Amino acid sequence: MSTTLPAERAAAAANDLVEARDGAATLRTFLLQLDDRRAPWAQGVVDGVLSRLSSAMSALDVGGAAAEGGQSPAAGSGSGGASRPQQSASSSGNTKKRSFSRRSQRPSDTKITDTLEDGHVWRKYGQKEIQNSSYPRSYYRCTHSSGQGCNAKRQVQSSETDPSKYVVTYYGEHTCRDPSTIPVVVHDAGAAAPDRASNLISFGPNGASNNAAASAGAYSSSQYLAMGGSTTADQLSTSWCTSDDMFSSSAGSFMQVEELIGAVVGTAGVTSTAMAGSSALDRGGLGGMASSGGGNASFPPSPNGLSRFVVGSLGSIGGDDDDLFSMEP
DNA sequence: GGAATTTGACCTGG
DNA sequence: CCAGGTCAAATTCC
Repeated sequence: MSTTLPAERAAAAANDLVEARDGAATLRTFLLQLDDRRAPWAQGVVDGVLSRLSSAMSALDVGGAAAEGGQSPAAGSGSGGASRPQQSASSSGNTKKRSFSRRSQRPSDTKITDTLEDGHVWRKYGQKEIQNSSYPRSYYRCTHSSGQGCNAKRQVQSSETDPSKYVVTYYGEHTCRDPSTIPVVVHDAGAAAPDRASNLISFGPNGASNNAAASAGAYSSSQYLAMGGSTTADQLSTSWCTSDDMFSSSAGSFMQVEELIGAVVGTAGVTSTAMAGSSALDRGGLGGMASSGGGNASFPPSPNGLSRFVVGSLGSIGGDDDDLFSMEP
């Protein structure tokens, strides 16, 4: 067998798969909120569809981000309001020579999310236009990469299928031990009703004082609140890299995580269309001159501006019910 | 003044 | 050779 599929057809199929999965995930989210007694059955059906899609995708080696795109608006990288003067020749005829170990790490996780916040503090060290991709990819490394030798990295790119979401790929693991980079789980919260997730967010307002950051934080939080509003939040206990043990899960569970996150993200997307829209615009057309502050009018605003923005894992981490993801055997 | 970001150049794997 | 990943100087922001 092994009929060789034309590359473009394969890509198109992959794209379709991704979209189908997104749709199914959204549908699933919707069903979760449904108050119909047939909902569970429908959910089961959708789960089945998702599962099939996942296996099909893994068979085709399709990740969360369907490559394939077309022309590229090409991110208006231009450093926002002040725009950089220029650099002309790099100083004197200085032949930069450096050597660095080429990427050798394997991706450890890929998520689709609509916020760049993940509880860690990242420092952006590069951005690159990617072939076949409409959006540039941003490269981040843990802020403690130099200080504590933490080698965690991540790549962030806008989703092809839904530009208001980000495809975040994590590499390496966090070896740093800084309070600001360790996800805080605020899960007990005593008597707080689960449908009020406000207690899942904790800001450390010491210093976050830039406009862009502030507004960004605002929308992030509202998103989380929105997500918390539904039971899906319970399933969002994602694979935070706590320390030594990273998310070395099987591809299978990866898919599941991704699906569920997709589902939850879908909800958030619905509830916070305003933000999604503006963010998309910001990147696409209005291009950065709008938000002066922050200093990053280009692609994904770095979360660093948020200083100590700590996001707790949504949902019940401590519970045994995260077997949904079966992250650990 | 220090920290973070931007961005062109450099380097490497496929 | 090309695309993608990283470096590091310049610049901006707080």
